[in-house]
Amino acid sequence: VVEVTEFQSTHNDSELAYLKLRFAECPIKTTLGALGKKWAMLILRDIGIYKKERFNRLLKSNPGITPRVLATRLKELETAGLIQTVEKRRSPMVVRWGLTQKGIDAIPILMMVAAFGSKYEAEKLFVDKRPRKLHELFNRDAMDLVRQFL
Amino acid sequence: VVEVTEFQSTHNDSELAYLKLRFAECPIKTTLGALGKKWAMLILRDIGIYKKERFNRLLKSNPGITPRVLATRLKELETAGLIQTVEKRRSPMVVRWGLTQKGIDAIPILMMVAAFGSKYEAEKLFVDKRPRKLHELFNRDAMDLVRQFL
DNA sequence: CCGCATCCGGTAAGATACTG
DNA sequence: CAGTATCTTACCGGATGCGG
Repeated sequence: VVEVTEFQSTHNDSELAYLKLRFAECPIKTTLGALGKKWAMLILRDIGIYKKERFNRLLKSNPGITPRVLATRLKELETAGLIQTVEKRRSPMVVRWGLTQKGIDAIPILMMVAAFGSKYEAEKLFVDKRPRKLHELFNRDAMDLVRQFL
Repeated sequence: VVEVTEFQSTHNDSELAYLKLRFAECPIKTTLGALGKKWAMLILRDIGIYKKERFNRLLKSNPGITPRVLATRLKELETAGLIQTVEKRRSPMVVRWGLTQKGIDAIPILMMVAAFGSKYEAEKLFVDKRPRKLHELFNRDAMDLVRQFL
């Protein structure tokens, strides 16, 4: 199935499913560094999709999260290059957060999570209990974000 | 508990980006219950993609994880309906884990994580430093899993 | 008010040894 | 081989406080 020699394979390729080749280093593990932590994807969702751009709005949007954890996650996501401060003022002190291009490109991950959820939690999510496809949930801009990866 | 039509919004829809409608309950948050925990997606990747189906192989595949945490995650993923034991013997004791249909449907989430990673970590992942598209990384079966959600 | 920092109790994760 | 038992450590959740 795989003839690509440029990728080191530590294992037998016959044991692979779905994957055409092996990575030198697993992109899933790498990506999950900042994004895999608790609340991180929800914060990204809030900033990117729900447009909750301010600290206290993010707090209210996620019942259970504490200011301490939120501040930590925001810094981690900023360090990972997924979000950035779009505005910073004082009196009144206002900090607005926005997605970077890299953060925007992470949206398809959230979309797939939503697609999966909409298949298996449809009775909770929709009154008619009918699972939705991605194009029913997200607009054209979002679908284009997905298509760039296909 | 909450009677919400699918288009009813607790917020201003003008504040939405990408999303066509609001959910009664956020599918991202719901889905991230079992899948969002530390190591969970990596375990799913190992079982579903790398075909590491046994306890000790999963242990070795994830440097840093302890048997205690692995056992916990396996039970959580099993309870969430994403994995199941495909075989269970004694003398010698052998347990093999496999994805359920629900677990297979979660693969596109991992694929999108990989796609994102392959765009932003290409220099680490590929010797020619060229980002790959999903169809270059995953085979037809995997692409079909994605397409069912589009 | 808003964006954090501090302190503290609880829970989840890490290290190691051990058992059916 | 596939997990437990036990102990330690790191992180999270909740309340409160403080500077701007």
